[in-house]
Amino acid sequence: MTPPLHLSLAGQAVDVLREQVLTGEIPPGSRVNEVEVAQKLGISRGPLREAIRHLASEGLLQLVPHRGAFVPDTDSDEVKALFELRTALECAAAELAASRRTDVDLVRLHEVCAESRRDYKAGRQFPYRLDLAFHQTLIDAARSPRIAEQVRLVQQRVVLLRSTLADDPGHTHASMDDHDELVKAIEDGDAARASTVMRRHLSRVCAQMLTSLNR
Amino acid sequence: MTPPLHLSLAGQAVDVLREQVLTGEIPPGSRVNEVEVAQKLGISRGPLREAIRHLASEGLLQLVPHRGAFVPDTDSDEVKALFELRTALECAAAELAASRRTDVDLVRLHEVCAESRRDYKAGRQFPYRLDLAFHQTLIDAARSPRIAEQVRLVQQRVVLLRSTLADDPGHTHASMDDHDELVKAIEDGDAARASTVMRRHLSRVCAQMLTSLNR
DNA sequence: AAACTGCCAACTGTCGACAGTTGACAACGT
DNA sequence: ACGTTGTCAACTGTCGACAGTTGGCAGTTT
Repeated sequence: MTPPLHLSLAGQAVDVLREQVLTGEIPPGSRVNEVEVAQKLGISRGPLREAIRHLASEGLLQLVPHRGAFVPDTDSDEVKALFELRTALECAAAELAASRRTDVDLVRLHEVCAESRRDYKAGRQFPYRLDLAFHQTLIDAARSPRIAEQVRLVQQRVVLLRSTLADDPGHTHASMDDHDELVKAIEDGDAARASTVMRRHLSRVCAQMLTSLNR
Repeated sequence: MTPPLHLSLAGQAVDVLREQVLTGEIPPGSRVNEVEVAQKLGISRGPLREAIRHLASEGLLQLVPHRGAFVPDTDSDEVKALFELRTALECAAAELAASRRTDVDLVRLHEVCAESRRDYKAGRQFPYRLDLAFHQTLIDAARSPRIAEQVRLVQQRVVLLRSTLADDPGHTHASMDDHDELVKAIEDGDAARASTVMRRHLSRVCAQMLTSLNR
């Protein structure tokens, strides 16, 4: 009575596990027991193993031979390396977006920026969800599927760090200003400027993460 | 009599299959039959499945649900997307290398360039192996593990195209000149120039591949 | 003759069980 | 008391078998 309706068991397991890892339900440093989790998900070890390997290839799990899979807890060196990769990818995306964006893209970007400010002024904390949406929208405007794919993976890996990220009003304002400036550069078709702003933005975010890591 | 000496069966299968895919022993477009290949390798389907999924995550195989794994044969759009990613990564690497390179790195880079020219003048064709070695050495000089990892994957994916790449003396000379110029820029610590040269170099290689694809 | 329908073989997806390895604990010797 | 060695439980790595799905082929109908 478990006929694959849409996704294979392995695929479903990937989604469930990814969610649990990203939300911190499975905390960094902890191990994933194959039999235990398989039972909890009501599937066999085979599909679960595939799911684990898949998440490992996304960087959300670390495999240790004969020991199992661990949720990586990230040190500052790892954060730096991660942001070097992210900067390379997103700066390139910003350049491409500046030269390829359509009017629809611009509307979407403005929309996300506006919603971010609305959301923030409504008294909430830093709107992670909309921050992600902004970068996602920008990537789409670049129209480079391979780059988009890699950015998605890196951003996901960064989300894993956010659980320990402290909110800072100054940082939030600076980020939103960066976003606005990025949109302007893209609107003007100024690739060089878009890249520069993106680099500054990401370097700021990286610094913020490094400081909130040493606490 | 098959105790895991160093690598798991899945790991060994990954190496064997990767070799077979990259050399074209398993030609693009063909399917990988799980039971057949498993028998040929003398292992069970479990480890082989893991190997297949792993190679799929590297982009060397494409998975189709309920149909199997296929060696991707690449169209021009895919080539362009691939090179946009590669350009983003390697330009960033070139910049980082320009600011981080040590004297040892410079020696190695010069060494590879010299060997390329020697090899070519010895009457052989375009020295793929040394071309790869050059880019690898450059990446190492950038000292950014995450970027290095991604570059390795993309380059591997590009190698899959080389089987259909025609040799062109003009292209070979231009490439070797590009390499020399890159080393100079890195030696001078000129990040902007390194990035520019790398971009030009890769755009040339990409164009070469596109033309030899339409034939 | 062309299109449709039902059947069939081949293959993937999944499962439960066995074998080998790892890290930890306890017993022993120094 | 400390280091060493032997033992053991837990877990991963691997295997063979079964179930479900897919694409193709033959038979049938219009």
